[in-house]
Amino acid sequence: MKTLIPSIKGTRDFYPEDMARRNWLYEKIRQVSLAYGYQEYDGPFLEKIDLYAAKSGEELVKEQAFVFPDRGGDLITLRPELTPSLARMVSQRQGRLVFPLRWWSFGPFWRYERPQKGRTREFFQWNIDLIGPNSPEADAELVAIAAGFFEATGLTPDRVAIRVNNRKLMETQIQSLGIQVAKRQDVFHLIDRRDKMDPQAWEAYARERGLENSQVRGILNLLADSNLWQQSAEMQRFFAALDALGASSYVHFDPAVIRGLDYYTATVFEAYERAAGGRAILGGGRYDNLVSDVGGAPVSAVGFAMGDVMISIVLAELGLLQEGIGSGARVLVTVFDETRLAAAYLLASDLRRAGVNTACYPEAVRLEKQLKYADRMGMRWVLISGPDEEARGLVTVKDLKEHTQIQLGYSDLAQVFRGMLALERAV
RNA sequence: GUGGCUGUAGCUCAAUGGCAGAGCACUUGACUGUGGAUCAAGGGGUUGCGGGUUCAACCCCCGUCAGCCACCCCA
Repeated sequence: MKTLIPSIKGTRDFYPEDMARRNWLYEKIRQVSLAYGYQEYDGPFLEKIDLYAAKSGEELVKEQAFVFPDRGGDLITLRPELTPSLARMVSQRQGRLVFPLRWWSFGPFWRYERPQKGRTREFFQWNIDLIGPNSPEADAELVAIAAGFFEATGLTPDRVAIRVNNRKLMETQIQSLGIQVAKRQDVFHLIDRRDKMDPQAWEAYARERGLENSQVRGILNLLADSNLWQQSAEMQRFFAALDALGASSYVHFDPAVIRGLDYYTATVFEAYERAAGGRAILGGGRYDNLVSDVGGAPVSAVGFAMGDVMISIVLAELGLLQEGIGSGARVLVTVFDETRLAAAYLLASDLRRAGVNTACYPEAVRLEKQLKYADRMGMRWVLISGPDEEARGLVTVKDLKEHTQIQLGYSDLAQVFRGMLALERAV
């Protein structure tokens, strides 16, 4: 006990209260995903490194993936993202699957990064994708799902927002400024960095990239134009669909949203906390080369990913994350003394068989201690049976919340508890 | 990978280079069959680890480890 082996850097221990929060988050994600008709799936947690080399950015695989050789010498990767596995799964059954696919997943991922606020090395991520159709309406559906999730967790539009842009729109605009196609990635990168640098440094950086003053000014004008979306028929359809889906209050057009990832091809979006310095909560967009990158026929897809760490921080700061989860049971059977241990276990067992989650104190210690235990574990009812109760065939039922206690006949207990638990759930 | 801050009781934190403390929690009792409240007593520490300076180090210096935060990056 003297030398504790520390946990791996960037991992988290999930104590029961943490696990309760994680499950709560999972449940919200699940409800929203199912509401839109999405099916849950998952891929392996381990993949060959080649799967990522085919598609992901270099940084992700070379710098940030956990990679190790297996006993046969193959390089194995703890999955840093799900999309390549998804691409393979779709590709393998491309002829058999019924499109459009609506798939979602929530599972662990690993990235070898320096931990900081909102970032760990082991985290959970919600992935959700609509695969097959290539339409602005499909894009709107994914954004509406993100908005629906926020709504379900109590995050109102004044706290979080989703900004949307379209890379094709931006490409057209950039071209009309007389910037060659070859510099497109540079310009995207430039736009992405706009609010991370001070204006002068940004302009100097732009000129280093070979942009003329007029072009830099042109880009700045684009970024200031909140009506730019009206020049894109796709974006007009997108916002019309979003309106129909009832998600508009969370969403606005923002020409500065580009997303770092190279594989996005059209719509891109990200959700962020409105508070000062609010970081990105989720991000996604349309990517058209999903399956062809792993060797299948081209399929278009739109989707997003949300890590559990940042959203949990945001929810916790606003007091929206479920707190104070106690024992799984609401009922504790106390043990009056050594001679009544078996009787207590029998009582608890009978209640369980009747469908009431029940814990029994496992040793005959002072009643005071058992009551305190129930209280601290968040159990509401305590059953006591000593000589007095036994003589009359009754059991004392103490309600720790209401500070009341009554005596019931042994055979009535199960039914009464089912009623009380149902009543409690209804409240 | 770069930089900053912090490591003291189970927890949150004090302590001019001079006896290592408080609150909460825990144990026991006031109260031999009843939780949260009150009171009293008690148990608890290699001050992250290793070295150095000093008569004397939680305090100063060097190293190291860990945590947090920012940069980088963001699938």
